[in-house]
Parts: sequence; structure tokens; C-alpha cells
Amino acid sequence: MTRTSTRATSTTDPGALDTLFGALADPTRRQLVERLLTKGPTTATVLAETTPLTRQAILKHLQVLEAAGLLDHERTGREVRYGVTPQPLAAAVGWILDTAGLWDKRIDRLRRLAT
Amino acid sequence: MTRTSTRATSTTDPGALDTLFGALADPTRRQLVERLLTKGPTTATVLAETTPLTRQAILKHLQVLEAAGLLDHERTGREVRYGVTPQPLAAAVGWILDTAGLWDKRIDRLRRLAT
DNA sequence: CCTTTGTGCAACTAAGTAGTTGCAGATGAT
DNA sequence: ATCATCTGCAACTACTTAGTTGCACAAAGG
Repeated sequence: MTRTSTRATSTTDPGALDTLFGALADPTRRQLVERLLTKGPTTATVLAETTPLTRQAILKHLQVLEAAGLLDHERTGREVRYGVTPQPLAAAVGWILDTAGLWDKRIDRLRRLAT
Repeated sequence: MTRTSTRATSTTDPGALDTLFGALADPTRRQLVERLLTKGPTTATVLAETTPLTRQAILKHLQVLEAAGLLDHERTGREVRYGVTPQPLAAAVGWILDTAGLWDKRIDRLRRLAT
């Protein structure tokens, strides 16, 4: 939906990194991202079927991921299908490479390649 | 579950990524890492002087960062000096690039360059 | 010795988060 | 129209985390 292509690296505001890293700090959420990437977009109900968690719990995780900009949803009929928009990951890599670049110049070289 | 990649990327246990991303999710902690990298290792007391936070609060953040493997401390006399060990950042970048690589082949190319 | 400075630990509060249950509103099928 | 199914929201519990204060212990220096 939002096609706002955020400039990846240093121009990101801190709060975005908070929610982004925060979203990635949970193993369930990382698994959700991986699964949505490998098996394609699905609904929260389908995702909940293969976990011990409730649909509502999964939905909350999806909303956290979406707030971090990692997901978006599309409604078809009564189903709501969530899919990954991995662009914000570039911001995370941007900060990491920027920071690590202060330490290691090789990584700094890599950062320039990434942008 | 995840594809067992060769290097320290996917071979890292999930809990490590939890604490790692969790440590990076806080702006104060990211600032601490940046500051320790740019201005070199220091003590918690010194770090606390330039923030509105207490020394104890700073110390807790340092311990969180150290638990994530991003810091280590060295004792000289009665001072304890904290410094950055940015290697774990590679694990974070590893997961991100592995994951984003499932979606974007360009990033996957970059991943191979990084290892 | 005594004083000063830096560190470490414990208790406590306030706020956020993961998870649940329960129910109400849409939508599709019969 | 009716029934089954999927979604969305609210309330509630349990746990974790960020921050504080207060105090006790270790090391330098007079």
C-alpha cells in the first residue's frame, strides 16, 4: 500500500529502528516473516493452524510486524492476507553497517555496495 | 526449519538473535554502542555524565549489551571500562540478509559478498 | 587511619508486552 | 434466510523491562 521507498541507511529516524529491531527481537515474529517469504502471503488463521498459539496472538504479532513496516495486508472478500515488504530491513542493515563501519573499514566498504 | 547455511548466520541459535535484536531495539543502547565505538571504551560513570539517566540505568544497559555479546568489560584498578565487540552484529546482518535474500536476489548476492 | 571516589547489588515502581478468552460484525455457501 | 466461517476489538492475567533510590563494598590518596 504505502510505496514510500524509505531512504535506507542513516536518514532513518531512531523510532523506526526501535520498532524495527523490536519486531525482529521475537522468534515467533521472525518465523512468521520467514514463512511468509517462503510460502507466500496468507491469513492469520492459516498461520495460527501450524503454531501452538491462538489466532489472536498471531494477529498481534502480524500487527507489530506491520507497524515496523515489514508487512502489509490486502483484503480479498472476507480474508485478509498478509505479505512481507522487506524494504525496512535495509534500514536495519544500514544502521548495523554504519555502526560496525566505525569499527571495521571492510564493513564500511560493504555498506557502500549495499546502497 | 531454516535452511542451514554454512556460516555463523543461520547456525546461530534463535535465542542469541532474540537478545541481540532486543539489545538493539533501544535507542539509548544504540547510542551507547555508537559512542563507545567513536570515543573508545569508558566506564559507566563517565557515560552517565552526558545523559539524563542514572549511572545504574546506564550500567543495566551495558549489561544488556554485554549479554548480547556486543560489549566486554575490563577492570583496571577500581574502574571498569566497557568496550564494543561488534562481531555479533554479523549474526544480525546474517539473518537479515538470509531472510531478505529469500525475497530479493540482489540482497542475496550481497550476502555472498559479505561472508 | 580516614576520606573520597567508583563500582555492585537489592528492592521497588511504572509501564510495556505476550498471551489468553469472549464476543460482535462481515462474508460466503447452502 | 440461515448457518458456518473468518475477522476485529476489548478485557484481563502474567511476565518482563526501564528506571529509580538506597546502601554496602573496593580501591586511591591525603
